Amino acid sequence: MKTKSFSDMQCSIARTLEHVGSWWSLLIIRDVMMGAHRFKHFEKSLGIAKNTLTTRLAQLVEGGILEKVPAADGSAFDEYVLTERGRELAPVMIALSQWGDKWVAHEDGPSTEIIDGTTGKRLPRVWPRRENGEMMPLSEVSMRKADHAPPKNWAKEQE
Amino acid sequence: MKTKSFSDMQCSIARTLEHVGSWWSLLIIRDVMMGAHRFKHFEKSLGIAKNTLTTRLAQLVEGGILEKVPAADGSAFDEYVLTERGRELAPVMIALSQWGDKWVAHEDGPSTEIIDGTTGKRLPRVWPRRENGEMMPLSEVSMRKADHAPPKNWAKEQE
DNA sequence: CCGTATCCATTCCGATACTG
DNA sequence: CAGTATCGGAATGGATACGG
Repeated sequence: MKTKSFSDMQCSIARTLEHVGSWWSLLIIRDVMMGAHRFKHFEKSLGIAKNTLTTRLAQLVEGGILEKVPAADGSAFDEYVLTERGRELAPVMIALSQWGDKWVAHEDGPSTEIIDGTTGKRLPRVWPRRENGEMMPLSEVSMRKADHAPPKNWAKEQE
Repeated sequence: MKTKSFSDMQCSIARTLEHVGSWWSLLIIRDVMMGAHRFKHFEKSLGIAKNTLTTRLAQLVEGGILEKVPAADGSAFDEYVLTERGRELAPVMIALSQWGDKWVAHEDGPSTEIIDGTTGKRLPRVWPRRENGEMMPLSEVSMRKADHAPPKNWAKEQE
């Protein structure tokens, strides 16, 4: 993302990474998804330096992930809200969160809950699924180069 | 991830980010998921410096994402394969890839396909779903602090 | 309150040369 | 082939002071 740009890579993963920019970006997006919209809030919540925060916010705005809008409460200052592009990062954020919950959870338990607002219950895992909505085993998921004929299975081992 | 460690944060997203380490890590994981297992392959595929690659691989092994196993083809050198932990990063990788395909695709189209190995068709989007497997609108997904009572909806705006 | 401007420390990364 | 050792440059991020 720095000396060598990922944006000229064709891979969508690399391009997304380029776009998102840095770990701070993801944490800011997380905060916005949880209802934070103000510079002050990010600064306090993340313990990030002002200038760094400024840079990251500007990059997210430039990348069309966030946008500045007039404050809802009538404050003279703008607020940062997610664009549609930004909101659609939710699957990424949820997947990161759920992986962390399962594999590297804090001893006090996870601090963030992701729930279905209509039922109040925790969301099932974000996971590859078939057309009918059924979860599939990872062994049946295949990533391959688009122009290569032979599908290559990965995650062959199952547990 | 550097001067200030994310691992003491309680948030699972931050903890996952800490664990994965850097963008290079994600791209290495992508390559492994696509069937690459050797130092040489990563080096050529990513255009990464040897020492950097060494560092990233060691970190991924230490973090339990990858492990070194004797080469399947009888080569004297070990290969890098995903652990279960590592394989379960698939939802994250797929979500990143699909977001990139939709929002920042390369003009020549995406270079990576993610398909159902049993049908050969592209996977539906990795997306938050209800218990019955039905996709839900992001407006109904709520992220909140675990110890806070009032669920806070985000992504209120719809289009 | 929301930044901007400096300055500085740390880290990351690439290039290169070298080893088993 | 798969690293290790060393170097230098670039980017990141923190601290602080200042301005609108």
